[in-house]
Amino acid sequence: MINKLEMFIAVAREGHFGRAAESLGLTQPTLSTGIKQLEENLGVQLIFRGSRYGGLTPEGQRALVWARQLVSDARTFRQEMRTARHGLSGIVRLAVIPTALTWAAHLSARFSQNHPNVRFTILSRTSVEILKMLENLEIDAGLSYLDNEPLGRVSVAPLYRERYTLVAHRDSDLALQEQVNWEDLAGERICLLTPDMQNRRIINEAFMEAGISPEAQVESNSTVVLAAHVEAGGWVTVLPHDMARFLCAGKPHLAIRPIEGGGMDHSVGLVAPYREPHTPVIDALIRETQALRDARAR
Amino acid sequence: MINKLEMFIAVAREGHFGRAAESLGLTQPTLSTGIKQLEENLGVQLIFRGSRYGGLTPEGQRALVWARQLVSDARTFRQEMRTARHGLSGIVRLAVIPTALTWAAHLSARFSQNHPNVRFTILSRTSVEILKMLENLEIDAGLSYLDNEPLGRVSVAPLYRERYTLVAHRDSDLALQEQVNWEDLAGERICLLTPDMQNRRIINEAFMEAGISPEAQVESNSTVVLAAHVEAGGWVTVLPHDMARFLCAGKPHLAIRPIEGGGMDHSVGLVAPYREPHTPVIDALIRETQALRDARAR
DNA sequence: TAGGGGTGATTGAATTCTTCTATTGATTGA
DNA sequence: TCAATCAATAGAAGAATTCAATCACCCCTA
Repeated sequence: MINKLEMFIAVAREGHFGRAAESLGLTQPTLSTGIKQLEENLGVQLIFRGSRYGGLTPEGQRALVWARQLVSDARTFRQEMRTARHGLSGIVRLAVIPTALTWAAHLSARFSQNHPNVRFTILSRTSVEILKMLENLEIDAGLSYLDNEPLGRVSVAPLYRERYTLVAHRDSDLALQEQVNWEDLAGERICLLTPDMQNRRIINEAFMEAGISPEAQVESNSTVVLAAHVEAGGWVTVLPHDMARFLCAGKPHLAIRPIEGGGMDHSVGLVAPYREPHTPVIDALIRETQALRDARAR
Repeated sequence: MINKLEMFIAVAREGHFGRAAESLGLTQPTLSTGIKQLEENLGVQLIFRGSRYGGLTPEGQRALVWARQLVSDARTFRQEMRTARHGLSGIVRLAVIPTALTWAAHLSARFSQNHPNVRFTILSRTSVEILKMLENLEIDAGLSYLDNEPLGRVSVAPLYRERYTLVAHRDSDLALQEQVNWEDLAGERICLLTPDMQNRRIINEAFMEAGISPEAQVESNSTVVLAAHVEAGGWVTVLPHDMARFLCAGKPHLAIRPIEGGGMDHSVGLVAPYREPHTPVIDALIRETQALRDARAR
């Protein structure tokens, strides 16, 4: 039953029998019959399909909610039982927005010290993707924006608030200013994250509020690319403070300046599936996140 | 997985492998290996057992909670899917305190009119048993006291408040009084429900408050027995109003008198496992219960 | 209209799981 | 010590799952 539900979730996620099967390490016929059996077992058609995937039936939509709950509970159950044996162990799958990757490192480092048997898989993803992956049980938790995005049924633990920082070449005009405002960025050759990232949308908003509309000449989904461009010369970028500090360390050509003004106040933190009670691992993650915030807030 | 969990729940409930197997329609070896596989699968021992059942391990206690949740969700899921096909159908298992049996009849009658494909199994049980059966998923809902008993995680829908009524032979002294108080029952030959029933405990409390301590000469777990004794002559009993009316209808020898005084105010209603969302059947049951209360409250 | 790529269903054989009957081994009570 | 009780184990029959291979269908293009 549970494994059939996992098949169903995979098909709903991939929208494709073959890929869903692959993602589960099964062959396509196995998955095909699995879905068919599930449908027969429940007595309802879950998936429209002629010669190809045609989306979920209304009953399928409803079933997907239950399937997620059951599969998620079953996993949590298993994990809790394993914890009873080995203490915290296993793999934590974490998806993180690019600008929070340094914090992910702090978090996992701290966590690993206290729970050495837990391993991490950390993916860089957009905040939207993170929510989708949480829903599909592809990750155990995420580091993402806690506001703006419509968070579903999730538990959150705030970690820090973003402060935006200009990163520019040391010789540039902007780097010589003691204080930088959003307005000063008008006319600059700027490189930014791609627009599918919420960070970029936040920055766009800040530009709008400042009454300017600079066009990004270089877009990337990686902060490393942004910093590398600035170091190559001629470009500036905007990054959250910690990420800017991290990327500019040891690079004497780069200067960072806090950007004044702009009433932005975006909180970033841990996002995990809502459940009562949490898995032991998620519980520990939430505690470590809070501890990390407190340690940094000193 | 799910069926193994059902086995586990059954063993925890019965405290005996053989009986648990029987209750599931399996043989004892099947259940034995099922439990073993579950333990291997989870990697923890769930049940102490040498040559016989020895209770749950601490991990087993915890696992039982998860098992109940998972099995319950799986059933709800199936039921909801079936409802999508056939509308409300299937069997509703209801356990009811003896004094509320007439209300159970009203409820199921009303329900059946609106949902003719639903069948009922109605058991007479004590309020304690009802809670236990709810926990063990042996029933879908109960009619029981909503106060006093420590209700766990359940949804409730109040139905009525008990008013206590004296049932006596028409020729008895008490039947001649226009008004009866608890005190008047001192010295009567009285028959009551057995002390494991909450109704009996409530009545005992009323006696205490009234400063009397009549001893029940006949005890039964059936209200029919009580009424029959009163009709046979020489006994009186105390029953909730509706039950008294029902049992005395067409019996000219029996008289009923409301008992005045006694600040008792015990609410009876539907008790169902707490879940978000409810099964369609439970949802409908709650609605019908409310409708029935409103209809009677006119 | 014939062919090709892509997609899910079907088939049949090998494997694994499940369940049963029969029995054993251990413990308890008389 | 003997009989009864209870759970575990063995072995066989049956059911299920899985996979490779293939089919059937649809859509697109030439």
